[in-house]
Amino acid sequence: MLTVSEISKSANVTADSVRHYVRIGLLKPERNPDNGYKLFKTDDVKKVRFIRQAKGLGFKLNDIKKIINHSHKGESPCPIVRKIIEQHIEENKTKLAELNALQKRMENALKKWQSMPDGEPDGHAICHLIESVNNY
Amino acid sequence: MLTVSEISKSANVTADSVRHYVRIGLLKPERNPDNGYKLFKTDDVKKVRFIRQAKGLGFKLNDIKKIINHSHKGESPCPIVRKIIEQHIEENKTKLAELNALQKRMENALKKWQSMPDGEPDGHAICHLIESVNNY
DNA sequence: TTAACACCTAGGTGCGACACACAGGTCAAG
DNA sequence: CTTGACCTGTGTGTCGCACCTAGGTGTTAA
Ligand SMILES: [Zn+2]
Ligand SMILES: [Zn+2]
Ligand SMILES: [Zn+2]
Ligand SMILES: [Zn+2]
Repeated sequence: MLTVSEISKSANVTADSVRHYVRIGLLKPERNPDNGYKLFKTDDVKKVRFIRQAKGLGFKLNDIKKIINHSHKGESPCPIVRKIIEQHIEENKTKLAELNALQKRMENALKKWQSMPDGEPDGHAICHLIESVNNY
Repeated sequence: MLTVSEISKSANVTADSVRHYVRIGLLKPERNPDNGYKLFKTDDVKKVRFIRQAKGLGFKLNDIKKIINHSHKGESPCPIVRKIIEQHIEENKTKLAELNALQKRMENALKKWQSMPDGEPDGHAICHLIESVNNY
């Protein structure tokens, strides 16, 4: 049986992450009746490693919870795993497009501002730099 | 004097956004003593439009609060505006690199999984698909 | 008059994945 | 016995809203 700090070192994550996984129900350690400390099984180390592996592939903790639950019930989680990653690929495309567009807006603004002097507040504008930029 | 819904329509944002800006201190409406309703000045419409403009350039509400405070004190916010956007440009570069790497990991995984069958839970793995992927 | 109805309000909570803070417990060394 | 390093569980903060609840407002129709 492992304490929080022991499992966190074994799985190479922070103790806070382990506590977080407990709080959201991904891990369900027993408790030491003497002091209330969490007590993990050695198999939980594998579980935490699985969580990190899945997170590295873009799975959210909520996704991972579903996957583990499926597996726990004896059902294959593979179909939803494929489905979820396909969704994430699409979502990530959208996010990338947005961030690329934002990057261009920011760079264009900074470039434009190079030829503009700092303005002093004059009561009818908050910042002329920002207000000078075309809306999107 | 404008109510929440009136200012939200004028500035083309949701009423919840307006309430949020009030909660974090970006807007400080008066109150109708009869019913406690928020009452905005017509100038607040410009302020909300400024907020949206700044947000479109990647400024966080906290940044915007500082900018408005500077302007309110009669100091030019322009220097910090330039500084903040430069930081955001750098941060966004990092984030874009991360998301591009994630996208590749996800696409590689999905491709690899095309030639792998769904697995049934067998007690020593949660999902073979996920576990088969190389760690980063 | 009053009842129905659409629309509005303020303030509380939820989201995601932790990091940090806090008050206190544990354990070995001196 | 005390000091100190290290550990614990739980509460709160992050960000930008969206959603919910319980109730108020205002116009209309019976
Ligand atoms: Zn699987
Ligand atoms: Zn001016
Ligand atoms: Zn400025
Ligand atoms: Zn197997």
